This record gives sequence, C-alpha cells and structure tokens, in this order.
Amino acid sequence: MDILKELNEQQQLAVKATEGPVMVIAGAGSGKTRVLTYRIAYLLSKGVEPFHILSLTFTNKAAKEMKERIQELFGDQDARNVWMGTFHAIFARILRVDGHHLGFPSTFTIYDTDDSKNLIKHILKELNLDVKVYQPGAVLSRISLAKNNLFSAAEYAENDEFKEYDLAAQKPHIAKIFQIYQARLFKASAMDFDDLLFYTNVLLRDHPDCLLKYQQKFKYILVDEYQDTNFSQYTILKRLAANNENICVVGDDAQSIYGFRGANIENIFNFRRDYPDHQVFKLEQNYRSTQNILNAANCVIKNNRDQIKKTLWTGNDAGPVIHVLKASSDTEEGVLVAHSIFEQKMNHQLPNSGFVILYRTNAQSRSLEDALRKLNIPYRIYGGLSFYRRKEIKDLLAYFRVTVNPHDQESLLRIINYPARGIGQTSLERIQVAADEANLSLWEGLHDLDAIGAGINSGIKAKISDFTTKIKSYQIQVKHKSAYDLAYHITNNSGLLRELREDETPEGVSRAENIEELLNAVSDFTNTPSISEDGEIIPVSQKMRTLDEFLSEVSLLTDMDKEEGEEEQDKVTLMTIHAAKGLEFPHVYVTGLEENLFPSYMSMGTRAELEEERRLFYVAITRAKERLTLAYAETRYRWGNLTMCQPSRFIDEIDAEFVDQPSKVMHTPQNLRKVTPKERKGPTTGSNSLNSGPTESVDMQEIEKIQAGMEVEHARFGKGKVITVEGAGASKKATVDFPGTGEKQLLLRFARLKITGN
DNA sequence: AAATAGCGCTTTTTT
DNA sequence: AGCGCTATTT
Repeated sequence: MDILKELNEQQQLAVKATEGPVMVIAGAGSGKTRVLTYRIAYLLSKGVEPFHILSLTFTNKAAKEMKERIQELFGDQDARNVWMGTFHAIFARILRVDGHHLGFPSTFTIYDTDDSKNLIKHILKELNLDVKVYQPGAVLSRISLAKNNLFSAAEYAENDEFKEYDLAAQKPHIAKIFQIYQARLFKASAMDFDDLLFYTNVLLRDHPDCLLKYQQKFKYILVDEYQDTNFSQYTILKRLAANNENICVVGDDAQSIYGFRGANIENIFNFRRDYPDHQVFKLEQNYRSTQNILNAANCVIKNNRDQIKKTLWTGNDAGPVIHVLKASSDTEEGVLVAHSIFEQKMNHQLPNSGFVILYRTNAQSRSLEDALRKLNIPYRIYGGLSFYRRKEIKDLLAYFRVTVNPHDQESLLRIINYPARGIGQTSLERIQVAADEANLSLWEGLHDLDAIGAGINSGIKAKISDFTTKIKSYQIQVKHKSAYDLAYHITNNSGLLRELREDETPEGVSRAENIEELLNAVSDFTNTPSISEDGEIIPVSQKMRTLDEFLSEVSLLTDMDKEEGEEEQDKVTLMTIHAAKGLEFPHVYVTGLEENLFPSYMSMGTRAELEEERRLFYVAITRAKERLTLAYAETRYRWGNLTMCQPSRFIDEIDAEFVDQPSKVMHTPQNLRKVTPKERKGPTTGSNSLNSGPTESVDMQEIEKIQAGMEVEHARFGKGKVITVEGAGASKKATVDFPGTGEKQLLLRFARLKITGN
C-alpha cells in the first residue's frame, strides 16, 4: 500500500502490527499522530469495518483533526464511521444507549465542574457544614480521586486510608458528603465527568451482555496519550480488550502532565504486565524541531529520575539558539515578547499564526494581551473563562437542560427565578424541604405543593404553575421541533434575551452576543447529519436533530473545539502549556519562567510533583519547530501585590551552548516610574455618612391605597402602571409595569411609590 | 423583592 | 486586582 512509503521504518512496523497488543513509545514530534492515523487507514484498507475501530484521543480537537487526516487519505464515509473521540465523549455515548441498565435515562445530564461544586455547596448548607472548612473544590477533588480509582461512595466510607486522611485534614464528613452527592446526582439523572468513566466500568463489570456487545463491536482499539490515562480509563480498556487483545496504546512518559488529576504513568507498566506478548515500538526520530531545540529539551528531561530511557534525535538543521528574555516586571515581559514577535514578523515576513505564547497559569495572559494590543498584533486566547462557563450561556443551557431533563435540580434552581418571576428563596427552600421529605425531586414537588404540605400561598402557587406550564410547553416540542427552532423559541419565550437586552453596558451587549453565538452553534448542529450506532450517516432531511441531542454533545465541548470563524485565521495564539499539548508552532515563547510560578509553588513539595512540572516544561519546549524563546520577569504582581521573582531553575538546566545571553532589560518609561503603594481611591476620614439618619417613616396609609390599575411613580424606574397587588400590610407587594423597563415586582414597604393617578 | 456594599478568595493545570 | 458571594439596605 502506497501510504506506507511516507513512514520511516519504525513507524511502518508500528502501523503494520495490527494484531495483538502493541505499545508505541513515541518521543515528542516523532510522528505519533501520523502513526495512529496511518494505522487506522491501514486497517480500513485491509477491509476492517470502520465501526469496528475505536480510537480514543485526549481532546475532541485531536479526534477531529485525526478524522480529517484520515478523510484525506481515504473516502469521506469510512473515516466518519470510526468511533473516534475522547474517553468521556465515547463512553457518554455508550451510556446514553445502555445507561438504563444502571437506572439512568438516555437524556441524563452531564454536570461540569461548576455544577458539581454548586451541588456540593447546597449539600454543605443542608448539613450545616462550614464552606471554608469543606471547600467545594477540595471536596470534589477527593470525590474525583476516589471515583477515578473506582471507589464508590460506600466503599470510600469503609476505606481506612481515606478515613484517616480526611480525619487528619479535619474533614471527617467527606464520606457523608460524597454519599449524598452521588444520591443527588442519581436523583437528578445526572453524571459528573468522572461518573462517565465510573459508570462505564460498572456497566461493563455487572452486565456481561453489554460487555460482550462492546467487545465484539470494538475489534480494534487505539489509545492516544496513553501516559495520561487514569486507573478508571485503564480498567475500561482492559475490559474491552480482554477478548481479542487488539489494543494499541501510544504514549510518551516524558509528556505525562496530568498526574494532578489522577493520570497514572504506571499504566504503561501495567500494560507490559497485562499483555506479556505485547510488542513495543520506539519512535525516536524527531521531525519537528531544530537540533538546538531538541538538545535543550533533552538537557531538561534528563534531570528526571522517573523515565523510560530513549534517545531522541533529529536530522534537522541546528537552527538558532534558544533566546532568553529578562524583564524587570510582568508588564515588561509582555512588552519584550510582543516586540520580539513584531520584529520577527517584520524581518522575515511571517504570519501571526506561526507564533504561540505559552504560560503556566491563565492569570498570566493579561499583561501579554495588553502588550500585543498596543502593537496591534491580533491574538487569539484559548482557555481562561470558557465560553460554556459564562453565566449567560449557563443560564440558557439550564433552560435547555431542564426542558430535556426536569429532574436536573441544579439547572432548575438556576432558572426558576431568572429572569425574576417572584419565586423567592424562602418559598423555594420550603418546597425543597417538603419535596425531599416526600422523596420527590424538586420538579415533582412543584406539581404537588398541597400534597407535600409546602405551605405556599396562592399568589406564588400561580407563579410556579406559570413557570412549570412554560417548561412543559417546551418539553412537548423537543421531539417535534428542530434543535434550533426550539432553542430560538426558548431564548425568546423565557424572557432571558429580553433581560439581557435591557442591559446596554458593553458587558451586557457582549452577553447578548454570546447568546447569539450559542444559537449559531445550535444552528450548525441542526444542519449536521447524525450517525447511527453502526456508523450509517443519516441526512438531516431524514432525521431531524433535536435539542436533547445537542445537549448531549455540548456538555463535553470546550473552547478548543469551537469552530474557527473565517476571519479568525491569522492570529498569535495564547494558551497554557497544558492546552498546547499535541500542538506545534514555528515560533514558541514560554513565559513566566520563575521559581514558584513555573515550577508552581503548589507542586514543589515532592520529587514526583517537581518532575511533573519539569515534564510540563519539556512539553513546552518541544512544541517549537524553529525558534524558541524563554522569558522571565524579576517582579510580578500576584494576588494584587508586587513580588520579587527568581529565574526558574529550569532555565539553568539547559546547557549554555544552546542558549544566548539574556537580552538587556529594556527601560521603557513605564518601568522607570517608581512603584509606589497604590494611592487610596478617596478620603477615608471624615466621611460624613449620609445614610445614618433616622429612616424616613413609611407612610402605611399611602401603601394601603395602592391598587391594581393605578398610575404610580418610582424613584428609579419612573412612571408605571400597577398590574396586580398581593399581600397586605408590611408584606404588601405589587407588580408594576414600567414602560421601557418592563414588569417589576416591588415590596411596597421599601419601594416608596408615589400615586400619580388612578 | 431588588439593589448595593463589602468581604474574602483566588492562581495550577482540564475532560 | 478582580470577582462572586453574603449581608445589608431600600
């Protein structure tokens, strides 16, 4: 077959060894993706059906790119039918089909990290535990650790090691929280990220028929970035491959950078143990980088004790030496990097897209962005506040989620009073407690307010009923309307868009634009044909794409996966090193190379942690094809105050012969300015408090007079018309329609309405 | 009920 | 320094 000619000897061997267990140790830039791609193409050319191939990647983006490359080598059809995606995406898909064995509907919701943290917060409140002691993020990572090692909540509670650790950390109730957390998720028909893998394990463990089905389906299994799999993923692979053992894992221990979230390099050694007959292929020729860059990388990685020996070499030119930029401040670091990019661009007529700026933490992007903006260098930033984590997006998605799965309590709580519709916290808490006692979900409770004795007055009941009716009207349409049509309807009908349009600040406008962008994504989705279980492509004309299908895809997407617009092409890229894994750029800038930042102060406690930081630096270096620049600052603002910084030890680990001298500190006017303590924003003494006088007594008689139909005036909203009035005395409330502002609910005791007409 | 002021936390990385 | 959450105010 022709395509093999494009591979070197080792690569060819790795591609052709299709039967039995295979491990490929692939150094950075050695054509790892190429081997995977060609291996799939080779299997297809041998007549293997595409839907018998399972290819697991680390990111959606990697899956997408690999699919495109196979499509180039092959016909459109075949490539699309290969099961290719992240562990999470693939097994979410499987759980939608077979999760009913475990009691989950196919419409189950996937909670992201924010959802999980919110749920934990709610549980803490109910248990009367201190949020400061039981920080939701920390609790979640304990739960995550357990699940990634296949401990259920019950098993966690029984386990001495967990028990002792939590006791020592003064958090004895984590096991309890874990149990309630899992129960709540189940009740809400929801899974978090770790559950997708955990429950897949349960399914394959407890349902032999399912196990057999998927063993027969996935005759060939390929795994990318194997060094970053965790125990839960490892076990899934072991189960699926148990029958025919046609499993090929590709990885590089030197690029393992996800230990902090449970990834386990041990899996490489486990593989050797589990499949004694396995073949190993080492890819050691680097095609990506210059000799200088590769030499620098080798210098760094040899300081790690834990590694599989390999000698990475390249036939490429020596290339320029590594440049080091020394800046006096973080601001100047940005300026130096931006100027360097500008200079390179001008001298060599390079496109922006050839440059990437890498950093350890997202917070570092600001000074870099500022500098690029000043030089009018267009840039694109990945990560940070993800699109899908923005408030307005989460709000709208919550409407979608409740429509598809009303038991999803976190989403329901998010929207039940947004936009405000007079269902307050007090009422909600009462209903929640009552529903819980009756063992009903909140959504069920909303329908049986009297039966569960929630003690809600009729005014609020009517509002709740309005709300549930509205949601039900959406639910009826899920199967009859396209995803886009329904999404569009919900966006307008829910009042969410109206709420955003009222806000004319730049932020408000941007929020409305984000909503529009989400609707565009739904529209794209609606026009994308679906693929049946055995790989058949079903055109949109035959099977309409619906909102529940959209949701099942969107919950696993990240910013990296967003379609690039036409004008987005030629931009400098900014991202964290983690996000850059698997990518390459001609010109790479690694910034913030300072002790305590990189390596991070969080990861210097143990040798294992430090070595992971070093691998991270190795990954950063090996992204570069032609030119590598390292930058550090002598001072940096962190947590809002100025700190002194030492250059990172990692810089010294590179032999001097591959590095040039640090550039002189450039003295721009801004960093000559003396750094003085921030001037106080205003006088702090002698503040004559205006609001400490006796509160004006409220004229209760005036309040009693207010009735529906009256014209009133409000200090802020201006003139309006009273629509309804409810309650009496101090708790008397009115709904008032203010032209231009819309309907508002006001507690009359505070609102100080003036009656201007009847 | 809705708006505002103030407090405290964040900054490790992501599916 | 900036943000989100809580407590307070209106």
